[in-house]
Amino acid sequence: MNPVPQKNSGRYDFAFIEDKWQRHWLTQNTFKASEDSARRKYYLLEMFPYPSGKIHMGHVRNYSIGDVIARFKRMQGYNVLHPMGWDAFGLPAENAALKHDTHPAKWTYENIDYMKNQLQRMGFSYDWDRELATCDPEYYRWEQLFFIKMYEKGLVYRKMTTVNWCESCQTVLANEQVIDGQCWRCDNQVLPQDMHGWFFRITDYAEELLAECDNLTGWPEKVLTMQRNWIGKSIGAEIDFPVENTDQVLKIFTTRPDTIFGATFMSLAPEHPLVDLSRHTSQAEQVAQFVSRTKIARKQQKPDEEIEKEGVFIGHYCINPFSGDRIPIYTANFVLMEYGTGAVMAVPAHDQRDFEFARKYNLPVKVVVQPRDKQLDSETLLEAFEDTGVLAASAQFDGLSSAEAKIAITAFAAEQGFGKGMTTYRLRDWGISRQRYWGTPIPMIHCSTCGVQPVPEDDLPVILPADAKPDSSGSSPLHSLESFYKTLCPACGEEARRETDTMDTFVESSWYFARYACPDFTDGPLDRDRVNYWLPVDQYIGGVEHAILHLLYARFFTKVLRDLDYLSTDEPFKNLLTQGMVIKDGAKMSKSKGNVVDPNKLIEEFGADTVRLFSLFAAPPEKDLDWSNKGVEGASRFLNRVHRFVESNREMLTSAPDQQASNLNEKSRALHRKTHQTIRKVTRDLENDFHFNTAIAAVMELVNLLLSLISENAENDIAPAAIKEAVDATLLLLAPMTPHFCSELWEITGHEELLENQSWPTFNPESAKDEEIIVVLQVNGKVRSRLLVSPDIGNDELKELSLLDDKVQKFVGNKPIKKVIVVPKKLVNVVA
RNA sequence: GCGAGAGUGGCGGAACUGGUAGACGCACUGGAUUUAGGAUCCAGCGCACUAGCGUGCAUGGGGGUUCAACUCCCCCCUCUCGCACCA
Repeated sequence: MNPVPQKNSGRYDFAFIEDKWQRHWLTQNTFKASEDSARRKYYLLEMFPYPSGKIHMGHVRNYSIGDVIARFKRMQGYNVLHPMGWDAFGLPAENAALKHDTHPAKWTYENIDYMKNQLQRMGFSYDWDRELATCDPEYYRWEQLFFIKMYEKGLVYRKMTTVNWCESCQTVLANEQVIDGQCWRCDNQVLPQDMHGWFFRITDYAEELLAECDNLTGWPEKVLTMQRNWIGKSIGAEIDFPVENTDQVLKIFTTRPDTIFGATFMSLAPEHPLVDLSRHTSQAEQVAQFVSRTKIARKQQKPDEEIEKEGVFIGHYCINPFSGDRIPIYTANFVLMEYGTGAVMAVPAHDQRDFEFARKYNLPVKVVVQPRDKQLDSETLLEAFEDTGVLAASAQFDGLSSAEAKIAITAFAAEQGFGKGMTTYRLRDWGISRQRYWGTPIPMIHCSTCGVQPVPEDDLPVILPADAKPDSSGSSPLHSLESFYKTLCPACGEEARRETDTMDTFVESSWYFARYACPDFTDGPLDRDRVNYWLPVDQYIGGVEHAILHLLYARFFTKVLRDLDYLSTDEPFKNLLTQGMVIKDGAKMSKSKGNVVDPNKLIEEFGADTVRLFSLFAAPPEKDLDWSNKGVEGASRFLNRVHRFVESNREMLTSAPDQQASNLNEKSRALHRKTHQTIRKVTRDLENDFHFNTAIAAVMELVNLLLSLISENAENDIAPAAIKEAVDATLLLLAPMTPHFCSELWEITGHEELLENQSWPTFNPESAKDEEIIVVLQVNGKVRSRLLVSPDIGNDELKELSLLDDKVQKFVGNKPIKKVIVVPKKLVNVVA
């Protein structure tokens, strides 16, 4: 029987080395950040994790990318802030607590302990003194203060909305918890229910949030596009249509006021209040049926399903204030109450949806905008003409272009008092009420005499009671915990009820980046000087799944805090990097697919440096990373190769002079040159676009050259100084990526100063300059030969040499040479 | 349907403002060393034809601009992501 192979045989002892340096960094507080106005700051932030239990490969990748940048910037002399914390409130803790019969707080804090240890084992350079957890009252107390300040400023309000309600669980469900119209937990039918909830007036900031997108030049265009679409600004007009035989007015919003003469009916959302007008008409029964049928159908609708356009006449007409036309009012299933005014003027000739609806119900079609190249006929129209054109059948506006008509018609409506220019947004106010336990309590009190009252600032924080915990009913225990909800009204002193809803956890992550600047500050939420020194975040890194909500909310909060005078930046994140997913075997890692890779096992088998190296090497950060176990072995091999070389040349490296001799031999010069070229390449890759994969490839090339020169160098005639220079550069260039490994080898090779105190290496352009360059010779665009020449060669000489070249002559033959193109120092193309 | 991005060897991926396509790594093949190797070292490795020197052909497909196109322009196909009746 074979002996059990020795663990790590043939490999460097990464376990020892990594433990040694991690201990060192922790005890020396190496990465502690202090404010220093004399130094250039760099705030690097990765999206903090939800403490779900353990770190996954997505975290490993995200935080490896961030750590390289943090360490790189430190070496470049920046004062770097690189904090880490925990997005610690949220529903999973409640579910886990139920499942394991524990308390969400206990579960959360245990996870934090475990995951913190995992992050430390990866060697990430965080300033742990700034660690924060959002479920800590010392954190959320300030969020409650913000809430009250926002309330005082009119940025918080309470209103009734329709929510997804599960009767058996007695709770509100988020949209993503409703699966095919059923509760994710008990499979009961989810019903719409009207409930009170608290809202942040994010729409007040819609315009600024949109406009400022143009200044976010350090963000991916993709994310900005998503944000712009989400805000969804449209410019148009609001027009009043009086309803016949009533004193009611139907307000509509349109982006096409130029088509107003073509309106032949009206479409209301089923929820629109004026739908009730049908009640006293013969249509009453039909309308009521339609409305309830539509509401149910909507809830059961699959996300990508297109429903058939339907509607019913509500028994009333309104008058087009422009034309005096009498138009029937319908309610239709494709009109959304949430957008605009919930009512649409239907112009079948110029809107495809209205066109389909009109054809189905035999409603008139009236062309009022003619294209410039042909004449449309209302009778024979096959589809709506949605482009702009020239107005027709529009009274005094005939002959105007659509653009002119929009302005003229809007102005006319304003003049006559039945309309005005209006801008609407798709963005809705942010509903933050959650009927959950594990979240920040909303600091409000309901008094039957005084109404809603904010908790006085001196009474903050409203602590989430630890003696409650979720039970299987699904209902928040806060609703029934008397010691929590029973309180006194701050206005009249009478008995009152505390708000028992908690805040959406997106609120915590909307300002944590600011708190990192001063996590120990007790006099208020934010210490102005420190916050203003560090903010904005210079580089933010995280998954693209947060491209809309988290980033939009964080931007909103930053502007609110600015207006509340807590900080003075307009935007929180100057540069944004959205890293790709980690996939394996062509699919996202997931338990159900069975392709999950456990970081712990990888660290044990290969060490943290190898895991970091591979996750940086396999793909550029913004692209998806295809995980490959074989690839990890390759990364490990590379580090071992470097380690072996350094170990076996330790004495030479320790004693080699730092100064380069002036008369190096050819091979030494080649190594010296490659060293400087590599520094140049790696510096550029890291500075420009964080393309670590090509940076690492460049270092590998340097190492390959070094090893091949040594192995064929029996005479040992390569200058030790050149070798030392190459090894030092290798260690410095890899330091941000494989910090334990490089620190150890740096020490072994006799440096007295620690690697972590070294500056980023610089290259000498003279040293990096090639002695000889290859110039490609083409005949008629095809490569036929190559010339090895001095880099100082002139174009004339190059041309001359090319024409003398055997291969060139062979392929030119006796054809006349038409022209010769010379790209300096690169290429010659002979056209014959 | 709309919007954005991408398509390069067996695989992950390189290629600066149009100028040697395939860096680096993985896999694979042959060899060396070894009791053995899943360790290490050396060599090869886009495809086709060729004994070889070579010569064609190649960056999703088709056209175009150019001395020269992965790169620029037009059309088409496929995939990924986001939005999806937004009036």
